[in-house]
Amino acid sequence: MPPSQQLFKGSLTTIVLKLLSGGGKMYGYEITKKVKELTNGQLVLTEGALYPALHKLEAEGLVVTTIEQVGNRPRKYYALTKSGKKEAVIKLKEISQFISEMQQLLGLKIPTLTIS
Amino acid sequence: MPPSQQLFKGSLTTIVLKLLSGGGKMYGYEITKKVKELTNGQLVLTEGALYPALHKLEAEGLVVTTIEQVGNRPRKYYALTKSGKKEAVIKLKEISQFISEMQQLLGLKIPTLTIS
DNA sequence: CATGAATACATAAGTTACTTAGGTATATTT
DNA sequence: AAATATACCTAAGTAACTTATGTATTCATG
Repeated sequence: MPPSQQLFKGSLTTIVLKLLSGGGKMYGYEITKKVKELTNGQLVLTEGALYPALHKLEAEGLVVTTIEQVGNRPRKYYALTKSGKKEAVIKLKEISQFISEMQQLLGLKIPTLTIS
Repeated sequence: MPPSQQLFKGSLTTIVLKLLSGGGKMYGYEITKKVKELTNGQLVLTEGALYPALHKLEAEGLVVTTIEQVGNRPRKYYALTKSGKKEAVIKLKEISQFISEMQQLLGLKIPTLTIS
């Protein structure tokens, strides 16, 4: 496991919700490819992690699935439900704030200019 | 559990190493207070998570401890070893890069200007 | 045309980093 | 005197992963 993968914990669901909040439906394998592409191969979302996560999102009612046959092979598309869209917004806000806190804590952020 | 705590996974060790890389020694309880202070109470590092993490860092040789008696109560100070200092730099680089990737992936970041 | 790589789904066992829930004792505040 | 803060600790449970494996179809390559 590359070390950066360790930091992934907790953010996989948010990534999926974000990608689906583009409006279009996506299928699992496509999501793994998209993440790899968007991060220039630096973040790899394994299928063993993704599929259970997608199933959990479905069980929670945040996504719905539709199966399409492509050639002879089934493709399972995922799309956000109404509550999935809401959750996507919430999760994005949360991770955004968390990142901000981490940057502050770790001194990775230029402090805001304040007049005192 | 506040939801933002969920995103903590994997970054606790990095936070500890960063705080200790200021040069001075710190004790466990002090670290929890410092994190709370630096994030305005938004990130709470529980003792149940911290102490085992500190013990692990010690077992790995990244920190050494010295015990001081304050009044009648023992205080266990942690300080980075040489390899601890190296690891701190590595971990900080990793998390910094990870944050960057996440921002890119989640569209939280203004893309770098490129001439094409 | 066969062999391997890519596409596309899935699950199951194991690991790890946490959370939750305690426990002990001293020091300070009200 | 009682409550809160300081200061350490551990143990059981959980959730989110990793690793490994399985199945089947489609595409590319020599």
